[in-house]
Amino acid sequence: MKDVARMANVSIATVSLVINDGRVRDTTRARVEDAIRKLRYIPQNHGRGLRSGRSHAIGLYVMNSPDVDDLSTEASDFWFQLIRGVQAVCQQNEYYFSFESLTWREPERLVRRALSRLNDGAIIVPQYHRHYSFLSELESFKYPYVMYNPCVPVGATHSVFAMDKQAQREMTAYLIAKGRSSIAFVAGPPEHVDAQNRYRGYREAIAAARGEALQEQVFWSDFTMRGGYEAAETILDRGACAPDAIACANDYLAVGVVHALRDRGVRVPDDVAVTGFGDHDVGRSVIPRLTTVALPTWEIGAALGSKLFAQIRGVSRPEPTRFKLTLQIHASA
Amino acid sequence: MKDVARMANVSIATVSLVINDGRVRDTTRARVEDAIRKLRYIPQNHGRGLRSGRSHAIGLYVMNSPDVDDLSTEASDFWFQLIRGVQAVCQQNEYYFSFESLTWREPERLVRRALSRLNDGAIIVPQYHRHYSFLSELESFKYPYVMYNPCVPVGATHSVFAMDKQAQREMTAYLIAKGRSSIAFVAGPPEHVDAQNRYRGYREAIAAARGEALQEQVFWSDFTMRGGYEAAETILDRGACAPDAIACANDYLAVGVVHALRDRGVRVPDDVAVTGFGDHDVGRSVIPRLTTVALPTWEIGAALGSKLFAQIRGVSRPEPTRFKLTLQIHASA
DNA sequence: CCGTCGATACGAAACGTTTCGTTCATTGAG
DNA sequence: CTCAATGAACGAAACGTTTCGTATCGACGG
Repeated sequence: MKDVARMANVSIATVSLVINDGRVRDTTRARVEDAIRKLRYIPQNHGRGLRSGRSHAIGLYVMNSPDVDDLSTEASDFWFQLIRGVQAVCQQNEYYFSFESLTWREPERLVRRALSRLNDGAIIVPQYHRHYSFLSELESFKYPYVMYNPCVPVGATHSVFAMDKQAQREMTAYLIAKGRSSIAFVAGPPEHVDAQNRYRGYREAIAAARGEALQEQVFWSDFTMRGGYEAAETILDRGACAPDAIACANDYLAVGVVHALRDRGVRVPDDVAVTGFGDHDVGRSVIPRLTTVALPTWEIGAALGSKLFAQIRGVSRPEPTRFKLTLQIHASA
Repeated sequence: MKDVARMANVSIATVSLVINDGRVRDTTRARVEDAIRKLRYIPQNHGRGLRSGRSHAIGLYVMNSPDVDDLSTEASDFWFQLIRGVQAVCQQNEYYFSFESLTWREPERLVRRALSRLNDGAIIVPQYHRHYSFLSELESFKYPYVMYNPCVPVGATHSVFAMDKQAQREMTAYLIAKGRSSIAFVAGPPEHVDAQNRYRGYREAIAAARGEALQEQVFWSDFTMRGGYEAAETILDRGACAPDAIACANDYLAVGVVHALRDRGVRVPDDVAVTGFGDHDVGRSVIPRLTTVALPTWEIGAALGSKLFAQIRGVSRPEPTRFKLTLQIHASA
């Protein structure tokens, strides 16, 4: 920067003005820009950050499984689309983007990242119901953050919701309306935030239709195809009261269920209807194509980003952001 | 930091030593650590970076489509696993990780990021054959970088290969060995690096078997299910010389092909065998399950990371890293 | 008892920016 | 012609670390 200043016969203060679109006479600006080009000068990130207190970066943090960092199992679709959505907003705002997943043993890592000013803000995606006490620390430093489907109370300024519960309720109601009279539900991991929300939706729908003598039948599993396959086997092996519909908390589960049914010679959807959740690629390739709930993952990512930037800019309004999800009716139910 | 020093009755230099595991007497260290805890002191990233010249972060850059930033189409599996692999290595090395995708209009963005010391090194994933002249700029600054399946000559220190060509050759040979006598190939976008490599493998296998009167039949497409579906329709509509096998450069394509064949009443694999590439989730859910090539994406990400860290540490050896890919024979071929 | 050496701790200088307050020159109104 | 106001550029301080060279102290061998 000093070199640029010297070559252009100005002070470094002026160089700074040029870089940051300050008020500079056109002729001077031209001279400086010329020098910048000739010397291949590129502003140093750390100098800027140190002085300005901003890093021009935000982070996406996934609060992961209780035990292991198991993100990689089977939800690439979701995560990658989410990332892309956030990233798009970052690009617009000329911000950098970083991604990290934490196990619940180390939530304070997030606080460290935040308070070391590595990022100007954080997007937090909780996966499991665990201790989120560290949030109060962020709050006390007025650190900007937003949370996706928060499982603890955080202000409207900080939260983006997808209406999983309502969608699963609608899906279940749809099955009932189609005349299915015994509907099982294959849920994800018991402590998983999304699994719980979806389960609640199923439950509400069943309860609302109790007049029709519907029974709640829940099978907790994980979010994998294998999990779905095994759950379906369990369901079939119970013998007596076999269901005529199986709703799943996730497309992967649903695909597993479809496979299990096929292997047992059960016809889908004639004998048993199957529904998924998420509208992931995996459900598009199975036959019959999966009836599912579309999750606008990219848009959710973008919303999280926008909301965070609003906070960073200090123009945030306490409006909750909610995504209404829509059913995607295809062949499997 | 000043406050910590004052509270512990030491100089800030000593505090720095404590933080960075320097030589400090145990009693002093204890006092300082106490003060750090009490004051909730967290080292500021920008100060460190400015002084030390390191950012403790690396970046993953995808050199994207010629025109648009189209990563989001249908390869979440690949990208996310790659990210996870890189990330795992970062975690081990206490490095941060950032992810960005660039269109070919702005390769200099990468150079800017690099030379602004935002990252200590870059992992570059080229997607299309375009101008990579900016690499020389990185080289001239001795900036650490590694490239996945480089489509331009870069030293062994900088490259990690997956042996796509060889794998596709083997897969094609497998089809021939199974008695298939007319094998079509549905490739990806013509300028796509992976599509080209896989196409070359197919081509070599066909050429090697020319004695058996095999003909090359290539159909360029994109990497989507829809693309595969349409390609299959084209192939069937040609009438006369219908192939008895269709190899695809990608699982998504292959799934599309399977669907198209099914819709036309063609049996897989009895009438036509179908193979994919990548071993993505999408190929596991289709029936018959896809015969494909396993791509150890996570491991590739990890290798890229390790190799980059070796460079950053200055202990890099000019050994090329190559991943041999293995066929996953399932039901579709 | 003296000189040397190792172990600790310190002071101060740098790293590369941004920004505040100030100076200087130019313009326009009275 | 003078004075105030406006615009452009500058100087210097500050941001929070790390690191180099130096100082202090106790121990140890001669």
